[in-house]
Amino acid sequence: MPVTLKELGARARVHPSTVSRVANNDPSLRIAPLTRQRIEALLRETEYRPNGVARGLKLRQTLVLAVVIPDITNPFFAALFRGVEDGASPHGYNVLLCNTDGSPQRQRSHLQSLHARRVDGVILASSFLKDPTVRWLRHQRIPYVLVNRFSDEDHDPFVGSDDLLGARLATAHLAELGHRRIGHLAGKPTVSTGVLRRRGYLAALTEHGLAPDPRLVVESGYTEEGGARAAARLMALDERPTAIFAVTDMTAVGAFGAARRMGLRVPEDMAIVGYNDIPLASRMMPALTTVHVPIHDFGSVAARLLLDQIETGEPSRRRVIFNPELIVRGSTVVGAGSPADPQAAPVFATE
Amino acid sequence: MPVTLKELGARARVHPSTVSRVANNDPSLRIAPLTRQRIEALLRETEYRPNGVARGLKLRQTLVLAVVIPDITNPFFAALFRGVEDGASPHGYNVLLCNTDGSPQRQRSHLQSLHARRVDGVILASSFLKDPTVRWLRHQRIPYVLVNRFSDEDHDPFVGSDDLLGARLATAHLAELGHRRIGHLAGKPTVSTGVLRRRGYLAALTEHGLAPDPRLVVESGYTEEGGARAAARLMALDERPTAIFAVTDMTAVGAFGAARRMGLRVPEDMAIVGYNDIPLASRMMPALTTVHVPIHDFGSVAARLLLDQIETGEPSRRRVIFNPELIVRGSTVVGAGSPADPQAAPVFATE
DNA sequence: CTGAAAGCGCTTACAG
DNA sequence: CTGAAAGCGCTTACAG
Repeated sequence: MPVTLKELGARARVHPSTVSRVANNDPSLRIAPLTRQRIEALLRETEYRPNGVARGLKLRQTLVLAVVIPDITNPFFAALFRGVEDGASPHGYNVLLCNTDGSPQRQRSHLQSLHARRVDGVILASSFLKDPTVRWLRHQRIPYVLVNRFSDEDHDPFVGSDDLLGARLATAHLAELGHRRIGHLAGKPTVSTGVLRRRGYLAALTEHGLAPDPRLVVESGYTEEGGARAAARLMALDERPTAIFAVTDMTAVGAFGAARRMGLRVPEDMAIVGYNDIPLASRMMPALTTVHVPIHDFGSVAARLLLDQIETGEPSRRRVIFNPELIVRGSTVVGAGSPADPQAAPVFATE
Repeated sequence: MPVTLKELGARARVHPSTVSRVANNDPSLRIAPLTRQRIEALLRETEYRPNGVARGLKLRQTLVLAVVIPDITNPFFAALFRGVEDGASPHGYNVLLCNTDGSPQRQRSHLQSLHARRVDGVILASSFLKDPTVRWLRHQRIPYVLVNRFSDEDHDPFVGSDDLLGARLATAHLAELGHRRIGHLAGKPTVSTGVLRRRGYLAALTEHGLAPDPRLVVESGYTEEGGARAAARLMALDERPTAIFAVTDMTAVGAFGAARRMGLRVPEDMAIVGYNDIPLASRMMPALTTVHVPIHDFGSVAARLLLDQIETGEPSRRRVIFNPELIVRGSTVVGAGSPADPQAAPVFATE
């Protein structure tokens, strides 16, 4: 059992509260220098560290944040989490990680558990449009920040990219390469990224004088498997598209696999663009043209927005929207970018 | 502010302790049925959930575990974490994630912070041989389990693979393909996986009548960058090796890049074997021959060993060692395995 | 059978 | 200036 203030007080022959004041460097404390020295020596000798649970109960702050995401094995969320930890850890916070696998039920039950634990704040990267869980967070006055996906356009603190613009850039790139039939692997209509990236795709088509064709839009969700299935459907069309904009890099990876199995070459027979620029994107063969967003910054900025709210005690509606940037690689232009370029390739840390 | 037992007691006109007993379904509680109903209705109406911090202080258990790893953006650790969460979450635990970037100082400071928070247990995947932090965990009687790397062969509960065997399988495979000069990208001498995999490599050479050549062993650490650098050194030798066994998949990925830059074809000019079988391995071009270990199971089994200790209150020395399995793919045998085979490829979850 | 009290370990406003 | 007390919200052994 770790040492307590009570024991320390007994050993130093002072009241526990005095030990507490010395340990916390209370500036209003006047105390005989010798006594102070005695206590400080004891503190050092026993490596005293206050019980965080007791402290949390008294101070009503746990110094714990939580990150709620669909799945940490998706590299997008791993990078996002690192951003959060790197932003929060220097301020003394530890971070809980909760995977929902995209299930609203699991999201809900995680949030309730986090609330019962009195985490100081939540970063939510798995929210839906009009998400009742988000309303619940607001109602409970739990500090939170949404990342990547928003729930209500104007009501929540949010960090993400301009999905509409990013999708337009991606689709315009394909149109400018001369593609007339451009397919879209679409996200879900219940998720902001799904809606906005689809809208951006349609806008770019119109801007380039291309008539939208409903058959060219297939819902893929956000998984590699879903991407493969949806891409296979596009590729089986009588007049199949010559290019695809995929709602995320992982669905684009699925489309790669589908193309290979159908004997289509990328980019010659089928150009493919993704979204996010996860580490995998730059080292595929051919490397994936995609919309780059600063994933790590999403996390660290979200952490800062959250800590601001915690410190001020005021909820926030600040929105930080990063500009997406198109990265042209070999999946749309033969020879563009260099696969696994040592400069471009991300450095992975130690096993 | 969430509702407390005190308020609930006042509203139901009973003592707070009675509310607590009803909420916790205390079997020894005898109470008038009507009173019970009134309290239960109140509990439901207010969605009462006990304050976990207060509960933790009283019960001396926080229902929080921590996972300490080098870096979650390494897919190996992401899969490991999922295993832990999947194993612990059904038992009511939440899991803190701490990245050390391989720094003993950061590891130390994370552990101290976790101890101050009174986490119920720690899963440590970043330990060193004779790690003072591990000794400290033992000394503080904090329940813990080491994963993947051990610290003292016989003293710690541990989950991992038979690194010696795995390295022998990998190296024997290369020898049996006819390679006479086989290089090794070695881990660190301070890490169990580094030591054992190097030893397995040497053992396999001897078993196949090949004389170990010190110039063919280059320390790479565990990063892609380190792997690229070390591989470049091997490839620049006068009598360069025709095959390489890399201590992990990430270092093997680095070796791929180095080979490409030096104009060497894989596997024709340079066969490469990795270790771990991370998701990336099966979808590289060519796909990576590697030693498969059940990463997710590492995590879930470690969680179970940890929960066992927490429940019994007894420290454990149980060791669970999985059998590694060689997966032959295109990086050693032309055409072997199928890159991005839809069956073999892991499914990534929703964005 | 139920209520009241003690106590988990801490911090801080208050009294002496 | 320092000590003693209250109180954060809970659980449970104990007394009535």
